[in-house]
Amino acid sequence: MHEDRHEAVMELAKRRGFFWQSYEIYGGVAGFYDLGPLGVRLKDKIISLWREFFIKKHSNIVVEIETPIIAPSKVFEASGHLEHFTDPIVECMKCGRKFRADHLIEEKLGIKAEGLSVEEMTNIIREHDLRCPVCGGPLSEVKLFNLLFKTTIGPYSSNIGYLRPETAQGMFVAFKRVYEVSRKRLPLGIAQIGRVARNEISPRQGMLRLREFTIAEIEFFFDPEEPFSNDLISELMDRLPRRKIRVLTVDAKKNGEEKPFEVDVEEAIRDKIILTPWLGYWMLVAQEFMHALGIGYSDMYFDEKAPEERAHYSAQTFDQLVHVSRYGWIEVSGHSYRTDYDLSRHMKYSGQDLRVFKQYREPIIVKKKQLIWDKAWIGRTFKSRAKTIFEELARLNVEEAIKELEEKGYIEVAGARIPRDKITVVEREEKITGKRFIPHVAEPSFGVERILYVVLDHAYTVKDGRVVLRLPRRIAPIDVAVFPLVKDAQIVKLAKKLWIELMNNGFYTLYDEEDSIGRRYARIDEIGVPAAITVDYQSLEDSTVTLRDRDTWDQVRIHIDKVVEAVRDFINGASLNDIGQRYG
RNA sequence: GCGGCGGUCGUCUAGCCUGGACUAGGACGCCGGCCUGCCAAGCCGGAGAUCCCGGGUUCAAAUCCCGGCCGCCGCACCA
Repeated sequence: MHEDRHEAVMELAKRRGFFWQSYEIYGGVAGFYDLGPLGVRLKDKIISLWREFFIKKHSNIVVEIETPIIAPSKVFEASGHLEHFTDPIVECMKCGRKFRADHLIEEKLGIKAEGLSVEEMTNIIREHDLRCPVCGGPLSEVKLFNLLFKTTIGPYSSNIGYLRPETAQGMFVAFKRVYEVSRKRLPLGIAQIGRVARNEISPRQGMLRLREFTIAEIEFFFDPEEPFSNDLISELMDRLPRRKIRVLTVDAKKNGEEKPFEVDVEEAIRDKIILTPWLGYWMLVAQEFMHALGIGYSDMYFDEKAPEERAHYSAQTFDQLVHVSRYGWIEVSGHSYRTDYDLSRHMKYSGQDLRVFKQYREPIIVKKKQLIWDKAWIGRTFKSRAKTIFEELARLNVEEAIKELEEKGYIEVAGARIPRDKITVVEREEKITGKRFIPHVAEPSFGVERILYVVLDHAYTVKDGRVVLRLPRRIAPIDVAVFPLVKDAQIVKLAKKLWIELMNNGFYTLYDEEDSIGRRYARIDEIGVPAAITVDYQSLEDSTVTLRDRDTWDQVRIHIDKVVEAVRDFINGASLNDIGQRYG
């Protein structure tokens, strides 16, 4: 057998065609994996289940979009990724250690190095003969390292584009339009499932750290003044079987705690353990989602990231960790409170107003004092300076101006004195029907390939020396196999008929007549086919076939006219007994 | 990127230290045929490996040396 389950899973994945390293015939490239026939199906079913949990069941508040993988550099300037992913690095030529060049210069020489160019930093290092702080060896030139993949858009080399490192920016950039087509409602979740690329320095750990992978995430926009969106969250929570999650908070870690503890999400929100309600709600959904994929509640928890561990946009982040055989606890999803960071940045960089308008139930009437100045007089008196004076007047704080007027008898702006009699103070009623604000964002974000690996790791079991992949029935790459017990012409004919019928009814099927029946069962157990239909001699007499359960190896007889219904019920979770009673 | 270990049929591996009888062996899997009345049975036949890539040493390299690529582990990095 294999040394550990990880090895067994990787071997199985390669041998049966779930996934393998890309570009094998050229020696392979680290951080890239191909998905094989079974892998594609499994991934597709995982994504379908994600859609069901996060989109379908929330179709009143979540919509899905698709945006490009390549974005112009402006987008990542705005998002902060260009700035935050470009680290100036120097390498010790003797011991090979790498250091942040700007940090090293500031630390050792006390010179502010932030924002300096690569050449400037290299010069400073050369001038001061800065050496490796560990071994004293000479340092290389300063190089920039950015995890964004760079490309050009069109034939002009100056038109730089980047491959997105997260799908999120697509939702932020398109927010205004999606909000519009969603009839301007908050809360609004914008979901996207798509490929992203991160130029990792040294990816390892198989499927767990890829340079190109699939993210499924939601940017969930809400009104920060109504973080509970009235009672919507509690209504949604009522549908969930569990209110509790296991968490390990930063505070608990500071107190030396290493084990997660259980909290009621609503209480955690009230106690400010979770900073904003929607973040907590989506964590609960994430927990149910992973549970549906076959992960036990005790095999997962949420780990709060310390400020220095968080992304630049995040006010709070919880990683959803799942336990796997070799690597221990690994992250399958991240839950970040992104506040209004992204929309604010895109407002600034694009010049577009990305705020939403909130109408008050009742308009608010405010009495407001206003200054009216004699434009004709100012124009005549100050001529060319008048324009500046008008601008300055418009900018004045009304209350302060009135005070100045009363105390001095004039207002001085832009070096010009405007006397009392040229200014009128009026009081007006203003009707305020609502206000504009930037929505806040809670983001649940999943790494699909990681989930795929985690699911395989948890499904892998050995029964009587045989591998049985106990995938949840709904996500198995192949739903049902059809076997003739022996290669008898009549039995084969009937089996093939049933096989075609199942295929025509929307199932992923497999037909096999080679080798002994036991070996065929073993072959499908290994790839997790949940149901097997076997046609035998009795089938020819009484028109029944057997339905075999992958996990128990038990069988029931069902009528051949009911095979499609029986398999459908079985895939949807019915027990073998019920199937036997219903369709026997 | 550094250090350690490794890379041989589809998969897992033997051989490598001690170079030559290796036409690279085995198991499982795969393909064809036979057999088979329900859980990896058996029989017959077959295909499948430029021994990761490149260079060097040698009369001779899977085997020794150098470089590269890839993998695993540790360090560093990890929005």
